[in-house]
Amino acid sequence: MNKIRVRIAPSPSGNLHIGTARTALFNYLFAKKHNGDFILRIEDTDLERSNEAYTQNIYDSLKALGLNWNEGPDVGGDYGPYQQSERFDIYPKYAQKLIDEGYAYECFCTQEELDKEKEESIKNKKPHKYSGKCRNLSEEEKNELKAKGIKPSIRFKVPQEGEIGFEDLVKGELKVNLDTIGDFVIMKSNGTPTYNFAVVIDDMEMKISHIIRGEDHISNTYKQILIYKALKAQIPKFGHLGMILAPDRSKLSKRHGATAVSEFVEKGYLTDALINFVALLGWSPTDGNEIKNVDEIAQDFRISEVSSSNSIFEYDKLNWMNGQYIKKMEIPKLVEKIKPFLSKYNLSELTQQQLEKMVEITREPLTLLSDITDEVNYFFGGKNVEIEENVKNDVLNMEVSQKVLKDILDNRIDNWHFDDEEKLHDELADLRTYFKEKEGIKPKQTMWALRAAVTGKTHGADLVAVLGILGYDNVKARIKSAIN
RNA sequence: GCCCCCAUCGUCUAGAGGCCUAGGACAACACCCUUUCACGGUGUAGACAGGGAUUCGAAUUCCCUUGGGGGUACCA
Repeated sequence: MNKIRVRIAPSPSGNLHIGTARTALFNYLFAKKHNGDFILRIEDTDLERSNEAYTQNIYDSLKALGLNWNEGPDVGGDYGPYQQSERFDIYPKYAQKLIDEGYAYECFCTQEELDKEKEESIKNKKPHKYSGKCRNLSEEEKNELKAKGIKPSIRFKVPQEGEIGFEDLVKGELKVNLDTIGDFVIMKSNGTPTYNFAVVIDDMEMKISHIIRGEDHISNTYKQILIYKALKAQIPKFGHLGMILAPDRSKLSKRHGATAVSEFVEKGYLTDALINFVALLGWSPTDGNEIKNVDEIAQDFRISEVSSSNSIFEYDKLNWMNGQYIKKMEIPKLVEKIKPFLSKYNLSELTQQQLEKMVEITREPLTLLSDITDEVNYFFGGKNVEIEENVKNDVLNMEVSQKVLKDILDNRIDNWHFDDEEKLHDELADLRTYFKEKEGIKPKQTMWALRAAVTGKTHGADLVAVLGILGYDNVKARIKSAIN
């Protein structure tokens, strides 16, 4: 059996879209599962909309998601070039071959004529497709048109009888009547290939065995199979995935929030969580455990079991999943990911060790990495801390709070072990019991006072750990200034 | 208009004729845990779009309707 070869062929007219990422993922999973190759081809035929920066973004995003390719523009391979703009010279000869063998013909219709034709058929409520007007032009007529300076396009001659179909990897048998497909252009009059022609030639030359893509390509597939047949090339297997829709069931677009993988990253999503979440749109694990990395998913992946319906992209579960990944990620790694969201602070105030500890104790409630920004302000600023307005009134100024803080400052803090969590933990417990027994102050209240003075907030990370990171000097100073 | 695809809780899904009184996850709600916020745990509520047909029996097969999506370019 020939080796399985799949590809992802994005066009660099924008940053890598989350939908493209999912298509890439399913291709990657399929290749991985069957020990095949995953190929990246950049379809930059549309030179006006293509942009070098987008190509880079596609590379970066795919890599960040862990979707590494075996062949591509940057890494090369045996079937290059992998950038479509460098392949322009190979299409005309195939087009000529199709003309010579009677599968295609030159078309001299102008845009205006075409528009008019279409208008007519809409008016008559007929399905609109190209009339085939130039199908049977004589040599004489063609030469005459050429002499007028009209540059022809090349159209594929679609047989108008019977049907064309194929066995779709995810949807099963798909077919359509040939008379619904008009003769379509394969080479534009400017000499460049159209999408449907270029993909076929490229996939054929790159020996792509399976094409997995969105279902918006189903109608293209029929045309492409026609070309494969005319070329007497081996037809790859096709699989069409349902689309990802926005919550309002429309196409996912900027107005619904992030669409590019890099935008999600900027918002504080982890690529591991993103790819895991997106895999769940259409695929589900047999063992019920939804948190899985790409390799684990590949083991359990069967293309035929992928759902064939569209799915809606809802943030709730993605957010939850992102939180799960934040909770289980190794601390040093997490710290690196989180640093960009700490840019407003002077990180050199803390040692690497303190930074790691800080992340470790504050990661729990995070759903986005960016949530940490407002969570950790009190770790910075040394002896000074910003006290939230309501905290000052509702907590610090209370008589009991003042009593607690004074006691800490006068009788306890000098004996506290800031570098020994266990001891400090017990010392805080002593503090609570003392005030509970002596003054009838609720343990909760006691801790509130301390926390408010030290962090300026009423809630936050484990207090013992917070005190440990801040250290004796800072804590003492903060308590002192909290006392009226 | 024409062609094609799809249809289970709000969302993602399990379900390949009897294992279904339809299972799980997220979200919601309640309770428990707790020095705060959380995390976590336990539980509650919540769906087979509608109508026919086939069958002893249908979420599962077939047909129609409805709804949603896609395509209909010398864009990709």
